[in-house]
Amino acid sequence: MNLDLSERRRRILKAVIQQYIETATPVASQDLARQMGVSSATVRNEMSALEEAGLLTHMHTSAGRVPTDTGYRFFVENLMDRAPLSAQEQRTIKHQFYQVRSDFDQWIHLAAAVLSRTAHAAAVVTPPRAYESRFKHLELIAINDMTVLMVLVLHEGTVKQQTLPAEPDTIQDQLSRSAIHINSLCENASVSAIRALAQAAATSEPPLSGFERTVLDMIARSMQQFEDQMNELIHHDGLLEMLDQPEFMHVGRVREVLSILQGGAMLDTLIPQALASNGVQVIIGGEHGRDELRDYSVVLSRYGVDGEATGVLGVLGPRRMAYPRSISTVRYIATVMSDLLNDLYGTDTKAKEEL
Amino acid sequence: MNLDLSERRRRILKAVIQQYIETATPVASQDLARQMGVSSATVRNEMSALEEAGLLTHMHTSAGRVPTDTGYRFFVENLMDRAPLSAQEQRTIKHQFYQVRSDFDQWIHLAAAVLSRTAHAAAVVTPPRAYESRFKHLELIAINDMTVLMVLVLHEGTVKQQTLPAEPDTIQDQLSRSAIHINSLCENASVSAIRALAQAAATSEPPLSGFERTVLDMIARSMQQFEDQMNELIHHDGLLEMLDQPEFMHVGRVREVLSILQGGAMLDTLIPQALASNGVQVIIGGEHGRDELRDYSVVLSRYGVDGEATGVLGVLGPRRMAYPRSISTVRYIATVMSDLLNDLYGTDTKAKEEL
DNA sequence: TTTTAGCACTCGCAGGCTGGGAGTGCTAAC
DNA sequence: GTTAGCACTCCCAGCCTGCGAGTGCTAAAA
Repeated sequence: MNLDLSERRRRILKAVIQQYIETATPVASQDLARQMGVSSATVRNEMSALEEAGLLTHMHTSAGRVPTDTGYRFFVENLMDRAPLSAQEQRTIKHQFYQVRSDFDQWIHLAAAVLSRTAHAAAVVTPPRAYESRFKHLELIAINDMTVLMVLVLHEGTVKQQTLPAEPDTIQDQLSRSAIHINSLCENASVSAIRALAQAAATSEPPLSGFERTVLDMIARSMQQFEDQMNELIHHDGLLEMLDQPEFMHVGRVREVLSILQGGAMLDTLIPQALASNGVQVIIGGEHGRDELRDYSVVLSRYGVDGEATGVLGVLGPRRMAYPRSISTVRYIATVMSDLLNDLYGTDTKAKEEL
Repeated sequence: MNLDLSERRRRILKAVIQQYIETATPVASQDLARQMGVSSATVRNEMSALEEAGLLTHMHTSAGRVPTDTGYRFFVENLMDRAPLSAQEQRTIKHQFYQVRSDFDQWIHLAAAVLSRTAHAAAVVTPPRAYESRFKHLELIAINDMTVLMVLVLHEGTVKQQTLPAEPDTIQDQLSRSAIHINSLCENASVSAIRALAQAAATSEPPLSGFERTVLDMIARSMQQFEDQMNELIHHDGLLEMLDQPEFMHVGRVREVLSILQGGAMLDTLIPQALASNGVQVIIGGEHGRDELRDYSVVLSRYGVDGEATGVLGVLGPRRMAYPRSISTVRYIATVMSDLLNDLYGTDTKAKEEL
C-alpha cells in the first residue's frame, strides 16, 4: 500500500475522511474547495482520480464522496494525525484505575467503561489469562454438612469457585488437612500434571484419600474448562454510547452489533489474532472477509505481562470511526492495564507494549 | 379491582388482549364477531362499554381496540389461563442447571439465558445475597514478594478477591499464620464486628500485627462495599430476544430498554420491592408512576433461602407481553434456583416460594 | 498542461395529493 | 337486546412534483 499520491491528493483524501468521520454525510467538492484554495472543479478532478485509485466512492452520480476500506486504511497508515490523550484525560483515567487497584475483577469492568466513554464506541475486554493455566492454591471450606466450597486460585491470580458434595460427617479440620496435602502436591502444576497425579493417587506419599482424588479431578476439570472457554468471557460495554451514531438509525444494525459482540465474529478470529500480535491492531470494515463486519471497524490491543497473563481490549464501532482517538485510547488503556498487571506479577520490566 | 363485568364482556376483553398480545395490531370488532357468535355491531357495543370502564382504548376513531394498563391488570388477575411450562420444558431447564450445579457463578448466567429464551423477553437476575453479609473464611496467598492476594469468602458463599501490597520479605508461612489467626477471630462476624476488632487490635490475644490490622480493615471495607453495591450487580441477557418485537422498530426504544436495564428504574424501586415481597410480582406499564417504564412490563420474583441468601430474577418486556408464559417461567426458574440454593445452604425446608 | 467557469444532467428527498381500505359510531329496524 | 346499513374518520402506500445538492463534461482561460 504505497500509492504514489501527489501531496494535494493526499491532502484532499485526508480532508474527505476527516470530514466524513465528523459529519457522517458524503463530502462534496465545494466543501473542500475553500480550504484547498482551488475551485470545486479541480477538487472534483482530484476526487475522481482518488476514486480511480480505489480510495473513495460515491453511491450515485450526484452524491458526495465517501471513503472506501482502502481509503480508511491509507488514512490510518499514512495520513492521520496521532492524537494522544491529553494529560488531563490520562490523569483522570489513571486515577480511576488507582481507586480500584486492589479489586482485581473490577479492572475489566472499569477498562470497558472507560474505553467506551473515551472512544465513544462499544468496548470489549477479555480478562488476563496465562497461555497455560497453572495451579496456585486450593482452599476447601465446609459450607454445611453436605456441601464443600472449593476455592481454586490459578497462577495468574484467577479465582474459581465450585461446590462439591461432602462426605457425611466431614469436618473443617479434615478439609484443611486435605487442602494442605493437595497444595503441596500440586504447586505450579498444569492440567495434565494434575491429571497424572489423580491417576497415580495410590502411589503418592501419603496416599490420596478418595475424597482428595475427587477434588483433584474437580480441579483438573475446572482448569480444563477454564482453558477451553478461553475467549468466551468477553466483557463488553458502551452499546448506548454507540446508538447515537446515525448509522444505528435502523434497528437491524443494533442487532448486528449485539450478535458480533456476544459470540460472533469477535471470538473466532479477532481475539486470537490480537493475542498473537503486538501493538494496536486496526481492522477496517470487511478487510478480513468476514461479512458481518463489513460495516464495522475494530481497534484491538493485547495487554498484560508476557508469559504470565495477557488479555485483549479494544473498541468496536462503525467503519466511520474516529480512528486517531480510538487508537490512542486503546493504546493508553492497554499500557495502564499492563502496568497494573506488571505491578501484580513481576519484577519484569518488559510489560509496556511498544508501537 | 372487581369490576362487575358480564360474562360476555369478560370473554371479549380476554379475546382482545390475547389477540393483541399475539398480533401486536389493534383488534377489530369483526375479528371477534365470529368467535363470539354475535355480529360485529354487538361486539362494538360491548367494546364501547369496556372502553367506558377504562379497560380498553383506541388511538383514533377508525382504529381497533387496544388494552389499557388497567385492562392488562384485570387480565392478569382474573382472566388469563395459567399456562405452566410443559413437563418437557421443565426437564430441559432442570437438566441445564444440573450440568452447572457445582459452578456457583454460572447459575446467574444460566438463569438469565434460560429466562430470556423461554419468555422471549429480556431477563434480569441479581446474585443471591444475605441481608447482612457475614465473614466465613479468609485466605492470604503470596503472589510475589510485593503482592498478596486476599481471598475472602462470605457466609452465603460469595467469594471476593483483592490484592494488597506485601511487606518486604513476607513469606507464605507468615501469611498462613495470619490467615488462621484472623479466621479464628472473625468467624461469622459482621462488618461492624470486624471494624470493632480492628479498633481493638492491641487488646486481642495474641495481639494483631500491623499487617493483620490492615487486612482486617480491607475485609471490612470489602464487605461494606459489597453491601453497598447491593443491587448494582444486576446481570441481564436476552436483549436480542426482544428486538424482534415490533415495538422495537425504532432505535429509541432500544436505548430506553438499555438504560432501564443498566442502572435506571430497575434498581431504584423494582428490585428492592421484589426482595421485600413473596411470589411473582407483575408491574404493568406505568403502574408505579415511573415514566421510563410507561411502555414496558416487568415480571419479577424473589428466589433463594430465607435468612441465608436471596436474589431477584425476572423479565422485562413490552407492555404487550405474554403474561401467562412469562409468569410461569419466572415462577419455575425461581423455584429451581431456590432448590439449588437450598441444597447448598440448608436442611431448611421452606425454600420453595409459594405463589 | 493545468485550472476554472459554466451548464446540463442525475439523484434523493420532503411535501402534497389521492384512492383505497379498515374500522368505528350511529341510527333505525328487527 | 341485537343487527344491518351507512356515513364518517383516519391511516397508509403510492405517486407526483419541485427543489437542492452534486457531479461530469466541455470549452475557454491561465
